[in-house]
Amino acid sequence: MTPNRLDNIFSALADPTRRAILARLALGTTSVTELAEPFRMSGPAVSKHLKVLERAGLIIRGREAQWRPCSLDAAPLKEVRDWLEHYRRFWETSFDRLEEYLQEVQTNGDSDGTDQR
Amino acid sequence: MTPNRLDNIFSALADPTRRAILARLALGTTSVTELAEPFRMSGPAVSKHLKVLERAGLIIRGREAQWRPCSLDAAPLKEVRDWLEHYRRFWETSFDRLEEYLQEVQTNGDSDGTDQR
DNA sequence: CAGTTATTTAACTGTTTGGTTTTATACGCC
DNA sequence: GGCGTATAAAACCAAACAGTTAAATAACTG
Repeated sequence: MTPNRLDNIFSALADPTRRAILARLALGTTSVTELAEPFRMSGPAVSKHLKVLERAGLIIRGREAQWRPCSLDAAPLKEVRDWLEHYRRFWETSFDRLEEYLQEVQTNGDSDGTDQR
Repeated sequence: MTPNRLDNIFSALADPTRRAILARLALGTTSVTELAEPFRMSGPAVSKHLKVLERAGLIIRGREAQWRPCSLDAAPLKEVRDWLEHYRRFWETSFDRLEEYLQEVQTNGDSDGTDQR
């Protein structure tokens, strides 16, 4: 059941530690131990988080002597942005307008999703 | 370990079935059975997915006789958009520019993330 | 080569997740 | 009240997840 790119990206982003790591990396490349420092968590735990981020394509790992520096790669976030864009009108439309619209639709048990906007 | 809003939103979005449900709901309110139809999956399974989406605030559930119609609520997506916005410059900046920048930073083992851009 | 440092892998554990089937609830209808 | 339909809840299960500690790997250093 091959999970697609968005699956990996979204689930990588679903963890606060990983988002914090990304925030940290937004300030610049760092080593694993340094990334681990702010979290009360073992090294291997952070290492695993990094692997998840790497699988999602959100970080790139280098080789600097015994360090494997991590750097942010925001390209996948662009994909997220594109996916989100699809729903933009739904949060831009005022709430009341939306609810009103929904009431209309639900009264005639619409099934093929004909969109009367 | 109370998961925060973004945790719930991102993990709700991390499943393809749930994203498909949202896409479906973007076309209009529907019943649970109708939502379930396109997926080869039991009713209760869909019901659980809906609960996840509801917990993330992405859907609103109504009461219409024995139906519990679902409708999209995109407000949480706005939060995601706002979070993403934080990283915008990273995907807008050309890749080469980013890597170049990272090399600079990593050569002086920067730890406090002083951002020289 | 032996020692130190940085990081990963392995093995294990408890919890969450995504699915199942079976049972319960809620409502409308006769 | 009893039946059919729509949905949720319960109980269960296997796989994935997030963490742990201990051992392995890789690179520099003396």
